[in-house]
Amino acid sequence: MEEKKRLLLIDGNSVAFRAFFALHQSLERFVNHDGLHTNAIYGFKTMLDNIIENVEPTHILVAFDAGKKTFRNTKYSDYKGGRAKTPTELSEQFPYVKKMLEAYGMKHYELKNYEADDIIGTLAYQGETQGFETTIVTGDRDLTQLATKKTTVAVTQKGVTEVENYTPEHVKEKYGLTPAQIIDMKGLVGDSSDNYPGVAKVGEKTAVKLIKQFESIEGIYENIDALKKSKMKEHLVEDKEKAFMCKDLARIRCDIPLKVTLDDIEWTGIDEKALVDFFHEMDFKRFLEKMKMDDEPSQKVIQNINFDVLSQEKLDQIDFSGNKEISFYLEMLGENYHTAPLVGFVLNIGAKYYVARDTKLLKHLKLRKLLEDENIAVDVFDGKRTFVGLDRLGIHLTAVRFDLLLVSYLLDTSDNSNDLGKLAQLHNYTQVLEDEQVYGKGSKLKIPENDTEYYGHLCNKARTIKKLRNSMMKKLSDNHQEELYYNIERPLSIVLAEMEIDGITVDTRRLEEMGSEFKERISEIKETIYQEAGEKFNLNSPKQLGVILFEKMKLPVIKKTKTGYSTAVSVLEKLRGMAPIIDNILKYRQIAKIQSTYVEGLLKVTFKKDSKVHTRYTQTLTSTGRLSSVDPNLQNIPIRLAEGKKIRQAFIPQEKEWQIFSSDYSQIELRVLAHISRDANMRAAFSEGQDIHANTAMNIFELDSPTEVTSNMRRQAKAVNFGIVYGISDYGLAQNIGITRKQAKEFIEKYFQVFPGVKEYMERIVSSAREKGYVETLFKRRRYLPDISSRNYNIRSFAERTAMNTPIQGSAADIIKVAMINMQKMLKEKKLKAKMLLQVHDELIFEAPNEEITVLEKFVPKVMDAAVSLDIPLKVESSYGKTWFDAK
DNA sequence: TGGTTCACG
DNA sequence: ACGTACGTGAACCAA
Repeated sequence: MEEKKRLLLIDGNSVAFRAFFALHQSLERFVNHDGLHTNAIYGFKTMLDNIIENVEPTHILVAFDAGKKTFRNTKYSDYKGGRAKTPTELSEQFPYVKKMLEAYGMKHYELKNYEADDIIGTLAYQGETQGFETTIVTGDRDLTQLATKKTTVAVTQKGVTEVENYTPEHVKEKYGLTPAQIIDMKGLVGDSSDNYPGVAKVGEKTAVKLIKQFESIEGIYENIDALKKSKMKEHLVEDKEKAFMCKDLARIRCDIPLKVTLDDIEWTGIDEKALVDFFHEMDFKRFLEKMKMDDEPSQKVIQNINFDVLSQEKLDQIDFSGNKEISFYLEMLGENYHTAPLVGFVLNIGAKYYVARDTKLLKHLKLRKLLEDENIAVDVFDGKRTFVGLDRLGIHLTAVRFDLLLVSYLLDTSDNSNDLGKLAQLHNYTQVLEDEQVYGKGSKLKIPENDTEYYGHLCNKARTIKKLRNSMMKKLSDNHQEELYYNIERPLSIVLAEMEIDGITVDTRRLEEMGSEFKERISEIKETIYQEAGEKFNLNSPKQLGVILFEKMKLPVIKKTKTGYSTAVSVLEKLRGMAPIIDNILKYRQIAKIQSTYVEGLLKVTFKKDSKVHTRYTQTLTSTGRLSSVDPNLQNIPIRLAEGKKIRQAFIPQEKEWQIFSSDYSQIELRVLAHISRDANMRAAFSEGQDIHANTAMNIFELDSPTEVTSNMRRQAKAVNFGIVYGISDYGLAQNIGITRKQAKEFIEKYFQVFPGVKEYMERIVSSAREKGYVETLFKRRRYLPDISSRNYNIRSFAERTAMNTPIQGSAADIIKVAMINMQKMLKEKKLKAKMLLQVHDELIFEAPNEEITVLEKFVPKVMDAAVSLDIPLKVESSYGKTWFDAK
């Protein structure tokens, strides 16, 4: 995708004048410690910040007038004659305006004999031919003559921050003329501030009428004889020479000899330090504070809430009936809500806040009823967490209405903090602290003993939930994301909670067996490596390993990292055969990984009481809409290599005679791509049930029949397909399948040639992302991509690939989420014993009694298939066995 | 705490 | 010429 270049040209004198007079009434308030007036500087600065934010320029130049006399004076000696002298309060500020521009990293320029306008005109013209989008900022309407399709003239309004944008359309609206005709108008009307006369008695109205009729001054005089006899005609004839001269004076030059080029004025960003120094010099304390504030937010002032501390006795007396909505927050000390101590709760009903440390009180019938009644709407922060926490008390949270955490994530998947205080801030609500500020972190994590502090914080949380509900639900509806919330994410949070509570059984004896076997092999390999290296060292340290390989053994350095030599697999593979140690290191790494992460790691998190692992799915983390899994991560259990795959033998059903059943979507992301890109070729391949990678191979290698596809071709084609989904680059593809960049580039070109619909999609989604600032999935999940207009190539390219990938990966995530909700519903309706236990992005894993297997084989694919109706069929494959390993 | 490596889709 | 594949989590080292 081509880089977008945005040129910003500022009429320095004109903006400074505007700024000076806009703040003229408070002139004496803007004086620094040296007695320098600073109002124009201040105004100029405000304008700059504003325009930078709006335009995001890649190139900037601020043009100034060089002096009083210009070439226009040789044409007309009275040009700009009789002007009042620039007030010294203003002229003394010019050197500082320029100094400020330098701190901003912006070039400024002036040229003897020419006005700022001519510099701007010339650069704007050059920008036009080089594909820039140009914005011109000025206080002078005459510059609107420069407006074109790609050049906008922003004329400052009363203040300096407000501008009126003149596009050719807007010029037409405003004057009824094209930008080029502005000078014809000036020629007829003249300009009192520049002190040139035009044609006597002709004002704007008459001028516009004439130009509309005859197109230009030239046109008027060519047809002057046809005009009816009138006073106006007489004046026209009389002032003909003046008209032409004034037009020439008004015409901004676009071809003057400049010593700067567009390349010279690329903007490299603000010099923070210089700017801070400059603000100190100017006594701009507010700006300094603001710059500091960006680093460390100031302490907030939080209003107190009156609360009642609940007890068994009090509860007996309180009457909660008649309430239809509550805000509720259950506090647990620690992230893992399966195990974290339940340390308190807060309940908001109407204007009342109730708190307690003793969560057993929640079992009191009056409180239980509030949480379990399907007619009482419960507003919460993190419904899944709350559901699991309450489940531990034997309470079944039933009617979650507003889930602040979930809604915040849906509004913008980048807002993936899970702290209530942080998220509240993002939504402009500041009356609550972050948990870390109240509870501390790490080893210091604890609930305050002080009741006022602790209960106050709990109440603030409940109040935050209540206060933010309306505005956030409004935003959700503005984004058309209600369905996503009500039909997908909110019900899913409960489905996930149930899966997490169920957990999956781990055969710890099997794991331990494997562990001791791996241990032995690890120490054997270790010994061999030490012998080959000639010394003992820490094999787990890439740094020490690097020294051995690249310094002691003098192996060639393939790749470097920030901190030293890279010893990653891709590097070691290239060194294979050069020394036997390499193979051993690779083997060591492989086994050590399995041992530490999967054998030992898994044993550590297996619950003693039920011999199960209870993962937590993070529903509000990924920027694409996928789930992730922690504590333990059950979405990255080994499968690709035989050794690691054995780990799956340790995942077993909870009953002896049960089975592990698994169904997965086949190539769901490519199918989603075929659907959203509507590429005919790709859709046909799927509709006909072809092997998509082989089909791609046939296409890009120009084969006539599937029999000609070799396994290597298919492998390469598969990599191309993956690359496409990731937002392809020749470099990445080359890296992945070990071909040259040139070859990779040819593959990609060929691919786009045979799948033109895909190419169009890629272009469309990137330009739409640039226009809207975000991309969406099939179910309107939204990801903002502010970097899509970055001036940094790497950052921008990354955003572009993200724009291509997110709708694909995210829509696939949407689809399986729908399937999970329907699946859980079906299991309940059919009263099956089978449990849905895991989700691994495109696959669902169940445990079930033998006799239910045939039911699952029939219905799971059916439900998954029916989750969404695309232009092309989805495909689901199932399998089962005694362990997860055998369900393949 | 950040960097590196490696497990998965 | 630029220098990357998209999305994750956990273990480990080094500071």
